Amino acid sequence: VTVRKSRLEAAKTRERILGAAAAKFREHGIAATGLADLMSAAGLTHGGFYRHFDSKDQLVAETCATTMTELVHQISANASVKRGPQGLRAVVSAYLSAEHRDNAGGGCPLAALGGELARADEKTRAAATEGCLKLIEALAEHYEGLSNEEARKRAGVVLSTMVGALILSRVVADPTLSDAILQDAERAIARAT
Amino acid sequence: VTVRKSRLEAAKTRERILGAAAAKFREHGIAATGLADLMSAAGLTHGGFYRHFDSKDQLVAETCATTMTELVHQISANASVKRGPQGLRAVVSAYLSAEHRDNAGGGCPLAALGGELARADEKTRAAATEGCLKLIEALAEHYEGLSNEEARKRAGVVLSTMVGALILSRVVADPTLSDAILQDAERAIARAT
DNA sequence: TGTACATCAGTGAACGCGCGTTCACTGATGTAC
DNA sequence: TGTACATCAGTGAACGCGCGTTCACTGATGTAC
Repeated sequence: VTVRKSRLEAAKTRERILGAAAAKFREHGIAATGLADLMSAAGLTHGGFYRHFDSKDQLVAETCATTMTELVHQISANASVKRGPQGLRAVVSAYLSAEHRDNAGGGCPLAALGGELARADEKTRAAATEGCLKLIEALAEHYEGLSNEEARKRAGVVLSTMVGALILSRVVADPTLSDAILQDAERAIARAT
Repeated sequence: VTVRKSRLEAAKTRERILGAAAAKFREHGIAATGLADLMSAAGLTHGGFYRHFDSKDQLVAETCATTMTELVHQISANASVKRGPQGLRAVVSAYLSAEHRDNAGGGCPLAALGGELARADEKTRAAATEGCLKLIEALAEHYEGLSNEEARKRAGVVLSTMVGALILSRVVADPTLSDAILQDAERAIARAT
């Protein structure tokens, strides 16, 4: 019982696979996510995967690119609504929220997959690198009255603190400590802004 | 050609397996490291593993505990040599060095395995949690003239920034950006100390 | 101290299983005339 | 516009492979007398 889908539907299928990968990779890790899991999450059987992607590595690279771009867009969008310190605080507050911590599948790929991305292939790391650069630029837009260079430096440190705090808050099993890590990081960034 | 080893030698073998695991897990990730790899790195065949550990999960938990303890000791040892802001700067400088970035196998387990530890079993996360608490305390010892609570808050933020910066510096494929992330984080922490 | 026996560290083959990937096949979609 | 044919999205079985784990076996170590 097989039916060839139209090109439009096939393109949607590809997007569904990418979406499932984006969620599963960030939830369970790249190595721990099998293609069969992924495809059934997308409502397909595993054999069809290779009509859309050359390999798991290619899917990883594309997923890294799209999730990083999504994150950049979230931050850029916020930057056009609230400018300056208030805008930065809003971004940081959302990033360091309990909701983000508890929703790794829809959150920051750097925090969810940092270690695995560091060991990933060239294309994946290139996508991650470009995403990092854009993230830093998007954060830097909130610093007014500073040179571009200085703004980017501060933005980089803010990104480091955010990623580190989110990871630690997920590693730690004690909910009180986990909350404290997020709040203390958020306040420290707000104070320095 | 098999030879039963004395209990002393068996204990050394156990340590060798733990040491190999500590290095391989941090280099390649937990999921990506097979027991056969591990055992041959320890100079044994894979079948002997279960004379020393109940399961891979148990090995992971023990490895997490020992590597976290090692990290805490490094920082505590430093704290007893150089106290105060200078001591903290020395710790941060070593942590955020290019050497540490390029030697994941001998470095911080939180940075190398953060994402995987967050998804690990209860015992592993308990070891990681205790390690985090002790790390924060060890860092907090360097803050003079502050309440314990305030010192621990600042130490937690410093830890978040260090872990985040090290991870980002490893993810990023551009060496210039990677170096900048480390240096900017180090300087920001030094400035706030 | 010497002897007989139980223990158990380590070997290497084997277990079932899920992995990424390939393939023959189906039949609606898309194309050429 | 209608017909004939090629394309190709998706299925489901199969591939070799490495995984974590188990097991029968070996023989030096450790123990009991």
